[in-house]
Amino acid sequence: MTAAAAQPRACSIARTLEIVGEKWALLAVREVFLGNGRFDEMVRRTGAPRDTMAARLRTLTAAGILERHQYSRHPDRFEYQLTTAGRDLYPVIVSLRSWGDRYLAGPAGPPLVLRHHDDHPLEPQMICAACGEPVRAGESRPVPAAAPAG
Amino acid sequence: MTAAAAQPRACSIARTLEIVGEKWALLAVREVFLGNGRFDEMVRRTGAPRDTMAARLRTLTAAGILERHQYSRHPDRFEYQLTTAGRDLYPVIVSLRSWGDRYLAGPAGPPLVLRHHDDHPLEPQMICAACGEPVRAGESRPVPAAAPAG
DNA sequence: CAGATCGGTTCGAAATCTGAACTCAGCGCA
DNA sequence: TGCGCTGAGTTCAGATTTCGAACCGATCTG
Repeated sequence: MTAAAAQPRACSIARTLEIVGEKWALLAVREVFLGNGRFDEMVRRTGAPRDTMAARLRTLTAAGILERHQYSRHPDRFEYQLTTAGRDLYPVIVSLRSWGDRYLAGPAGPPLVLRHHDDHPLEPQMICAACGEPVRAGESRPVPAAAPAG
Repeated sequence: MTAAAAQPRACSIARTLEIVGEKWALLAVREVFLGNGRFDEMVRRTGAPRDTMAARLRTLTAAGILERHQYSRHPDRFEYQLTTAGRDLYPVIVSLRSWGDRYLAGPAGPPLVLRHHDDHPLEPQMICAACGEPVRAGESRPVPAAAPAG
């Protein structure tokens, strides 16, 4: 054995991506944020295959990001809602949108603008709540949290 | 035609996810943020198939997120670096990590902590630069940017 | 020369994704 | 009574991707 086998990092990013690291998963979450929790609507608005959407909704529900609520009995109808964990994905969605607005919007500008408090366009910025400064790449250093017991 | 065909939204999130909406793509970007721009190292640290990593690095480079630099001639060796667009993905990475730290960390806590300015643990928070308030789900309303000319 | 490093490519098998069709239940309506 | 519609999926065959492992070519290292 040549010691070359530094296995993949234990990493919160990797873990998170196991759940939402797939286009349709995050687009499903986007739809729920936009107020569409119905299966058919989500399929239409995202363009995902129904099959895939159904599978994603299952994993998102299992992961505790969405909840399935019955809003009609008899014709049994369901609607997906965000859990607290799901709502906490908002920064992910917002930062993805923000990046796309900046780098992928055509000459026409971003297709959608978020109005914050019905007052002004949202200008998302990430800061460090501890010191108040904007978070910039290169100003944080990764530190292993705890010495592995092995 | 039954008017039921509201096609998928034109959406910055969707566009962004076309590029980085895949586990290995974002893990590759994570590695570069952590200072590893070498192919082999990225493969080892992420666990991605070499094949897939090579493909992702190509798309990320084509998308202008990474740049491929030759750091050694003769044994031709390359290294990937972040472009400005790539560095601007930092909030995405940080918010994914933050979410995972909160919801997927075991009893041992998050496996990695980011020290901000070598001084305190990073506490990422998203605010609206326009009004200074924290960005919360439900406080922004989507508004179509411009009336489609069609 | 034998290995190791580095940055990939190539391969076949396995998993996944896709689109289209199908299901089941009730509702509107003529 | 039958016809089509909506909603929420499921089922299926076929295309695409992914995976894992092996291979390649170049170059230093002993």
